[in-house]
Amino acid sequence: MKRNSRLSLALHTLSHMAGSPDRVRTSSDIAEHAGTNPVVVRRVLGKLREAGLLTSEKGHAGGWRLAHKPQDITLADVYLALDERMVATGEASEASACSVEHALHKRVSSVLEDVEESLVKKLSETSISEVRGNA
Amino acid sequence: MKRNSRLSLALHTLSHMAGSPDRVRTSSDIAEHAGTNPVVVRRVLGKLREAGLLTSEKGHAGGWRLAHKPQDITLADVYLALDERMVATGEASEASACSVEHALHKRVSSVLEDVEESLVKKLSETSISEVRGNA
DNA sequence: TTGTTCGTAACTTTTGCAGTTGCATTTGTA
DNA sequence: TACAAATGCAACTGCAAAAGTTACGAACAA
Repeated sequence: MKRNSRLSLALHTLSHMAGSPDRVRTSSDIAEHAGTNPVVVRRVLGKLREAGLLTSEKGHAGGWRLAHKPQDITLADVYLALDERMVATGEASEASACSVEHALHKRVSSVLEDVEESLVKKLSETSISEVRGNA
Repeated sequence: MKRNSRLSLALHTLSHMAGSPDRVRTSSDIAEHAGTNPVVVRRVLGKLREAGLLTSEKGHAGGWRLAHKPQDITLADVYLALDERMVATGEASEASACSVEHALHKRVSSVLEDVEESLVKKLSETSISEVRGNA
């Protein structure tokens, strides 16, 4: 795959699941559709399960299912579940000895945090069911 | 260095140059201060030169200098000069055969473009001279 | 009890980027 | 003119993060 692949994979998969929420899908099915590997799928969807967006069941007839109605899952939920911020790094800047560096970092961080917040806000305005509706 | 290192290096360097705009600095000086390598510095600053933010001179007493007054160079100028968008990818999504993927991409791209625009707008509100002023 | 599926760990491959080296070119100075 | 100092650039190495792969255990339904 390419860059931002985890988020792409997650959003793509959930958007599909929104289309027929009762259907159970296996990692293999999903992987095949997404052109990737079942283990990769389990890694990514595992994060979504931790966040309570999906449920998974082992064994025969097991697989993945939405934990809520598609209308109740927004793009922001998916984004936040993966815990990879696109914009703000969430801190950690190893206390530079350089005051200019420090001042710069403070200024830039503040901008990035604002932008991150606005990103999440915008993503939260679309549910995974709406995506499909627009196709 | 770490993540986003090119942008960090560029902003850091220009913020310093804003402090004494007439001083010429060599790649080596800059590299030493930033804890990196002269060639890396030239690679990054070269982009800023292409964008008209810096000038460079070869030979004895050569080096790097701001092309404009520090007040006239904003963080957005630096960001845009490097041509690495943090948020919007600027396109290229290999025309998926999957309509859900397509719809999703359209929706997400639109959000990202908005966010990118707002990022640039916020960065443009601070000049490299102001950064230092806040230290 | 057998087969299917997730859960997870360990390893390999790929990829992007920093870092490095080397050399041509330009330019100021002795 | 000769030399040293600086950028410009190309090619290579090294490294780290992520995807991909393999393997196996655990859970569960038929």
